[in-house]
Amino acid sequence: MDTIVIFLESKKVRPTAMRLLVYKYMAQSNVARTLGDIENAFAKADRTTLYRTLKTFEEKGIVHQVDDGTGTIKYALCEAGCNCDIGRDLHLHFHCNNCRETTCLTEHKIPQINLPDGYIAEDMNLVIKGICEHCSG
Amino acid sequence: MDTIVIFLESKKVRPTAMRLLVYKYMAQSNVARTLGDIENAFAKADRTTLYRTLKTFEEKGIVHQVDDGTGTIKYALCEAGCNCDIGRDLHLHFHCNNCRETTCLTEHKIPQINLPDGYIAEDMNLVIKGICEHCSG
DNA sequence: AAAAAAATGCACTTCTGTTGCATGGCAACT
DNA sequence: AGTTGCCATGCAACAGAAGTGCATTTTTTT
Repeated sequence: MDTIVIFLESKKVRPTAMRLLVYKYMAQSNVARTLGDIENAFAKADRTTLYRTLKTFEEKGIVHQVDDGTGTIKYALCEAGCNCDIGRDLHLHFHCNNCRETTCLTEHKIPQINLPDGYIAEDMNLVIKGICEHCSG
Repeated sequence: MDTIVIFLESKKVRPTAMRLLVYKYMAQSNVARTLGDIENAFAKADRTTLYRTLKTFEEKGIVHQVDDGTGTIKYALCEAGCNCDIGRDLHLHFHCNNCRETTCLTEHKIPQINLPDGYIAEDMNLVIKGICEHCSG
């Protein structure tokens, strides 16, 4: 528990009770979560608080947004492999068509793409949909 | 005009006035459009009609959805290079951070990605964000 | 012309994301 | 300890897009 407090402080985020809970929830999830997921997990917490908690976490490089094409934004903890701090999160995401969960494949980077003349790439997002290891087994 | 009628009929879509207008609008746009865009273009038309027109077009393989990460679904005409009919739309999309328009790069296919064991790919979506040829010139 | 089928339009709902404002709690300072 | 001020929290309300149900109009078919 203390380690989380220390971690949050190192990111310049005040370790309030709510934030600790949200962080722990994210840490024990190994998939990306929507605001709604978190809302359901903590029935008593206010949506706005959770919303702003995620915003804060995002600004401070604790979580990153995941757009998996489902139409609702998801969030996942930044990890060693994820260079969100640099602003370039180039690992890819996998969305399972069966269990509907989205996982970060932090090891797998997006390959080099060569664009037509005049196009300048600044950021990219690659989502692969299919069956995850859990559901295919 | 007649060519559009014939085309729509070949796709088993009845060529109503509204649908011809929407098709022509999509054809003259060289970028992906949201429902809202179309709504604005035809002030007198009802949103639901346009909504269902796009749904119909999508089902019949006339347009395909584009998810460019802006949070609102866009639509673009299917073209020669686009294999939407097979259910696999593997070309990539470019979203300009300057003019906010999204274009299909039908020529550019998503490269082969090898996934971890147990993951089975069925579909994928790659969006590149940056500056488009118009804005970089 | 009548019946059937399909398209359109209206109203309304839901879901997500977002902001403004009031309140409450913690922290620093006197 | 008391006061001040910042930051977090909670409530309410709004905005935008997606989607549904039903009545009405248009088109096709018989």
